[in-house]
Amino acid sequence: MPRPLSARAAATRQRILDAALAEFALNGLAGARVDEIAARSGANKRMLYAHFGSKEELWLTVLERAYAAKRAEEREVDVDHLPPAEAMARLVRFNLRYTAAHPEFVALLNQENIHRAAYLQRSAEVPAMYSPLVDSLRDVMARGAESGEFRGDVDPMQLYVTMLGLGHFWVANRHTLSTIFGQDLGTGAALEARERHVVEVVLGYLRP
Amino acid sequence: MPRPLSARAAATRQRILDAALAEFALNGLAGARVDEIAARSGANKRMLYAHFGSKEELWLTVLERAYAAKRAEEREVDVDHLPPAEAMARLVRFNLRYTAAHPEFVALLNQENIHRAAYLQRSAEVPAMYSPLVDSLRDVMARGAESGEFRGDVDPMQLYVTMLGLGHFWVANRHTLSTIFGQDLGTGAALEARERHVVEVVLGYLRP
Amino acid sequence: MPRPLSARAAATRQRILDAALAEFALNGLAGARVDEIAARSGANKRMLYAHFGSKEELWLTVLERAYAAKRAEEREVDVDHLPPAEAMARLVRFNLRYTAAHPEFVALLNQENIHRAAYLQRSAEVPAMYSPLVDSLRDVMARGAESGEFRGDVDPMQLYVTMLGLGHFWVANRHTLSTIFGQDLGTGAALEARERHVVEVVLGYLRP
Amino acid sequence: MPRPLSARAAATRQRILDAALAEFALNGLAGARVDEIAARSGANKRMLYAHFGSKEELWLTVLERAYAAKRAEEREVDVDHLPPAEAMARLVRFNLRYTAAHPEFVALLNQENIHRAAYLQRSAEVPAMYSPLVDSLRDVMARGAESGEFRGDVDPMQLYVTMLGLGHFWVANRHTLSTIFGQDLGTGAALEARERHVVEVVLGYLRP
DNA sequence: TATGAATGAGATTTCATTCAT
DNA sequence: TATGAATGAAATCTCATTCAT
Repeated sequence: MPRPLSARAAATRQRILDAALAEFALNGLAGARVDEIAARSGANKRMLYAHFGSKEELWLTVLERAYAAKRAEEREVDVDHLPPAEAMARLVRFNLRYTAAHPEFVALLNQENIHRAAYLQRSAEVPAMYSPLVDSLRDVMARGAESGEFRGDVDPMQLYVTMLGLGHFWVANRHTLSTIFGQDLGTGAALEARERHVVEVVLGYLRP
Repeated sequence: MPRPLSARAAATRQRILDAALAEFALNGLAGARVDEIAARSGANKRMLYAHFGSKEELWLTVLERAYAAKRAEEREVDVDHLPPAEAMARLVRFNLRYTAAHPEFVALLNQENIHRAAYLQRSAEVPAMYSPLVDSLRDVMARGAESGEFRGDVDPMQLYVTMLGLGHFWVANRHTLSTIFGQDLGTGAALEARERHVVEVVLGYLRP
Repeated sequence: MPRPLSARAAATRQRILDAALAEFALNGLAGARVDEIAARSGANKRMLYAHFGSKEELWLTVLERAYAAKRAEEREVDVDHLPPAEAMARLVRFNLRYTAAHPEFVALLNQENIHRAAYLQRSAEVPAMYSPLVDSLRDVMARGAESGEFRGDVDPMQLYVTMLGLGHFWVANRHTLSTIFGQDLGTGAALEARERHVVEVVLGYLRP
Repeated sequence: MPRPLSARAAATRQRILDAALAEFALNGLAGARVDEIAARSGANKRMLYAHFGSKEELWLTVLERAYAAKRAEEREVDVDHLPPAEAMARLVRFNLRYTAAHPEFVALLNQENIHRAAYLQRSAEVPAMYSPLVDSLRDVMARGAESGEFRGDVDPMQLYVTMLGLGHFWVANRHTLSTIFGQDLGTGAALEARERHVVEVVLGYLRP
């Protein structure tokens, strides 16, 4: 446990992390420039190295923070009191919206997968940071199956991946898809259309 | 129209492209090393620049070829004679298997999206390279709707993106997912399980 | 307005400029080697790029400084109090001596003209850096014409170019001229002979 | 003495030389590209090397030809039958016009002087290729001195250099001078104005 | 003689990292 | 803690020249 930082140092650290998130999301790990991060953060390179040691450590820290931020928001999603279908719709919608609102998280994940999760595997935090969504999902599905509203043969992990994928792919590949289809998928209307579709897919699939 | 290359030049060009595909998929555009590509290809840097002009042009060419290769395989998929449900299952399976068999294509796409499709937009070829899968999908859905086997309110483009996403996300993020879930998603068994799931999702959703 | 450099940075910058002037004068823009400039300057290549951005920007800066240096010396030439003929002789002599003492300036000019003044045209400084010699020349000629010592039909700009050319050509082409004529024009005696001649040419011409 | 070339080979050689002259004049020795010369000439690089051995040998050949071409035109200038002043004016005009009409010759000279005449010194031909203008000049001056039209104290070599310089500097530096003075010295009118001036300077100086 | 492809040495430029203050 | 300057390794790219046909 490092000794607590002064408020000033903590602020510097935070600014560097914010700048790094933006730069990494924009250009990837290899493409990101340490100079640019330092400049954007208003700090300087020496500080960056004092706080994080290397570009790669900084990357890992940024990645951990991105996961933690998502987990924190997931924790706010409360569906226990809702009927199963509505609960499931809410989970699906949350995921799509979060993904659409945080394309930088998507970009980080894609980059990290290019590196075969090499940095994530070194993380002490992330693997322990179980996604609350998985529990919610499992619970909703159990309630739905019990009430007869949902089919009973669903693997929660597969459905979780599906739920993520339906939003993630659309967000992650919105630029190439926009180019191929010749229409802008970055608009609010496009997001709403996608939202309706993914909710229908999941609920349609879950019908018994 | 460039003049035709000699057999020797074409072979060199091909070797460079193959090496570049591997290196780009492994390390991304910024992370890829021109030296490494030249060494792998058995050619030398000078030839790489003679044929492609710059690392970025080479990237674009590799990307175009990857799209072309996928489109070529898609053209082989023949589902016209099959009943709609079976035809749809085959399309979904093809897509997952192709994606799983070509993680380098997934990696290229992810990288290209980091660059906001900047290179793809400069491509004269790719946007014109319409995916045969879209036509097949549209046709199968029409047949299914007519026969009453499928629901009739489906946007083919959304379903196409969904179909891609169900496989792509799983392949693209298999490293982070494996790390998070603590199980190896790269095995044949894992692929088969995913295959069963995605077919069920799509066919389940399409029930009227 | 760039912020002021530290004394250390300014010294490094100066050493690079000095080394660059020598290297550019010796080998031209294309022929100059960035490695050589860095080595001569005692700095390293990285600093060269930090200060100047590119070889071409460095060239432009060197060129601007060379013009500025000449203009600065010109400002020291004071002929207002001298009788016209003597004043004119002094201007002509100054110009020849400066040119002979600064063959590197001549070399830069020749190079820049090969590039059709492409860099000079991008300079904000140089075109605004009016030559004090032109004013001196104009003034002396007016005084001479008034007193009847000089003819009155002379275009000052043409005479200025003539004055420059009489020295510049001799210095710029001293190597080919030496080779053709089989005698060394680089000696002090040769310079003195040339000096007598050019003064005679200009004063001879100016007789009414 | 190399054996005579076939007509076809001689034509190829000629095309290469023409292309090289243009490229060298445009970009200097270091800046010229062998590829470009080969492409411009319609030949290919192998031919260039077969004929000339190296870029530097090609440079020397181009330089020798440029000198030879000037000497050939000088030989056509016939002033023996003209009165001295008119003869001198014609020599001066010829020189300015030739220089203005052949800026590529000026560019070659400047480049060669950057190399301290290193290539010219290796030439067997050029130093032996005495300029006919020098003889004409000497003769005209002698006639003028004898008749009392010209002063008698003029060093012909100095005057020769002066005559060359009055035109050469103006042509060689027309780009920087145009930039500095903010007017285009490349026009026909500018050339005529310069012509009047240089004739006046020389004849004015030569008055007894 | 002619040609397209290939090459190796070396050029310019970039970048993560460390030093000196 | 903070900062501007400096560095060396390595990246991309270029070019005169030679090879293979």
